[in-house]
Amino acid sequence: MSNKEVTIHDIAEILGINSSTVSRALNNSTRVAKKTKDKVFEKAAELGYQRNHLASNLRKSKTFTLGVIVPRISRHFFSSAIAGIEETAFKAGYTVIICQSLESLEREESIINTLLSNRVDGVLVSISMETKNYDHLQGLKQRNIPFVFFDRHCDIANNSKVVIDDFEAAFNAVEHLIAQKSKNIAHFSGPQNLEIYKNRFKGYKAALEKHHILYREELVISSSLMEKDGATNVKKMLALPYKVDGLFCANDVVAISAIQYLKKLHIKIPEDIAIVGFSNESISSVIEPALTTVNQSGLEIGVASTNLLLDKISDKSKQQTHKTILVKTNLIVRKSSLRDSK
Amino acid sequence: MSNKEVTIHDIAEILGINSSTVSRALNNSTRVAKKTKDKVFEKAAELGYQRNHLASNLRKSKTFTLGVIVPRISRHFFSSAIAGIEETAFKAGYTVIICQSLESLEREESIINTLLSNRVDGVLVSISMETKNYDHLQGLKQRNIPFVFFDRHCDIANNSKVVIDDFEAAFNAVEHLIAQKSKNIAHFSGPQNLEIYKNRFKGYKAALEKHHILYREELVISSSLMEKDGATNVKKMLALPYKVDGLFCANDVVAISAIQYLKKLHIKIPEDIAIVGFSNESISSVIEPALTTVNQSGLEIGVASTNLLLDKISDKSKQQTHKTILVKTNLIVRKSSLRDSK
DNA sequence: CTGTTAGCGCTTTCAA
DNA sequence: TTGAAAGCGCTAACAG
Repeated sequence: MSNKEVTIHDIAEILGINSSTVSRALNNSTRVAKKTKDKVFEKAAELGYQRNHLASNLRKSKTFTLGVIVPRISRHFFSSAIAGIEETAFKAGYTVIICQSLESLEREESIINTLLSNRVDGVLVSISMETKNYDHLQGLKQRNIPFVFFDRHCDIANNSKVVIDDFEAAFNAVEHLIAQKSKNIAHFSGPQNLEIYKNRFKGYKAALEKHHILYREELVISSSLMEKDGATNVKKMLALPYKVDGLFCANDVVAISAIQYLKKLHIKIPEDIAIVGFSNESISSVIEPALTTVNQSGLEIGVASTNLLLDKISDKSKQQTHKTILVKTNLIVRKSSLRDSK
Repeated sequence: MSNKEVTIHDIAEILGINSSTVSRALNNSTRVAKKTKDKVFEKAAELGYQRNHLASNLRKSKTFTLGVIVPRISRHFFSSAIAGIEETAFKAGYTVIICQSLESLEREESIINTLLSNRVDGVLVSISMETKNYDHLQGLKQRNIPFVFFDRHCDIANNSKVVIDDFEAAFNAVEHLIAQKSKNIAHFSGPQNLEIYKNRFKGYKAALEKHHILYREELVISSSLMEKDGATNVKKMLALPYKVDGLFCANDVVAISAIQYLKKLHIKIPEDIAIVGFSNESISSVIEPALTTVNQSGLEIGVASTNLLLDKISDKSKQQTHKTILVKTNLIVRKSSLRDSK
């Protein structure tokens, strides 16, 4: 019932030494005798001492806490990114506060306030689709709290980010469709305030150009890439006065829901229409063998962005250097996603 | 560059009052004049004051932090549970430390230590498959830190948990197969140290009994229900000297990988074999229309278990009462998962 | 190598 | 209704 936690003072008193010596010992300072250190560790273990991080952090005015903002935890890409973040942070002695913006700018702002009052040492953020105004992020900057974007970023000045090479990935994806003899290639595109969707669009366009295929505006169908958009987009696509035989989707959610809808209409994939989309290998192979995917590893991006952030945190004194890490991707092509070319 | 955070002392000094008055005002104490309160709030807003939770929590020896232990963040069930937990905790002013055991007992133990030294106010835990020894959980109990199990639990005395009604769910699932004229119904089962898999097994058995179908031990194939187990289990099942025409899977991962493998062998679902498995509706409808699913809502369980935990935290003074919340499920049957009964 | 001392920012008695 | 003062548990100067 009596639940006093053991403190360094308790240990000090029992051992007849000063609490600061205990503190030093526990922190493995070189300025303490091996013998004392041993005694301290032994006693600490015996009493079941656990450092009180609150007190320690208050003193050091450092929280060893990172904030993470994602649109939605349950999206597979983000949950695997979080797994990578958590893993990397944990190893470095950091804990992580995870928040979801649910694609709302308002929530994103309120989250940043919460993170500020939790005195996080740094922030990882993948911005919401709604975010077109970046004042709240400037707030972080003013308070000198390092942050890095991962995946979804925006083009405010001087920031660090970890993103996949969207332009190249999209370019390769569309070339893959062209190699499969697609002539009229549609693109289910996302909000153009997000750099990633902008770049995916640019890659799409560039691939068409390279192969002297006419770019047609009406083939680019924009949406917020949710599950509901699959069917809607497909309808728009089928309403075009010519036959679309290739489709490049800017994310997995819309790709999969589009495929479901196409199947319902008995449109054959990839015979009638070949499809390539961004996705996580692990999930897409299970979900939809007919989908060629740009392999998008959340885990890898999570790890890389956390490492970058931790670097920035320990580098705070120096002039901040801003880095962009481009994660390269590759296409996962399954047999079932290939047209018979006989 | 100078980054002194604003403190209550700063506000006090400017206003020519004492910092404890500021503290009381900011905490909306009744024992402070309305006029002073207004002045304080105004000044606080003006200076961009943000309460330092570290200091506040140290003083109150409360962290407003919950620990969450799940086997793997990126599993959809858990990521949606986390979404629910995060949401509920956030609203109540709590933050959440999320840790993954990766199905390892050793990691689970070390996580508990980390959570202890972070002085979490409570813990939500879904135990790993490897966990057969509960000493580390007893440690929480000794320190008087409330915890509740969600989904995966074990039968140590006096604990609270939020779980779906596994027995009933399994029973209904198997009855559904029987209604579809399955005679030889296999069960891909999980580790029997976990109550949920035990209960799912019991439900399976009970449904067979009710319908006077002989229970055969060899139809129950146990594994750790990973992706790799799908194919292995199917092979074992096909090696039986009679034809299996129904399959009840204890989780979605194994169900989906089994389905993929069956398809590869050109075995038809549900014509040759009808399948039902536990899963999340949202994902399974997209993934595998041939799968009838026991709808398992992570979000709902996350919310319920967090509420229960928060109750326990504020009730700490009273005798702890231990509660089991049973979340009811329903079957999601899609047309494509039904045998033609003509 | 060890002890003394001060204080991180806040809350909370106890007095006034 | 407000102020003074103590202290949560730890770390970091500084002195010895």
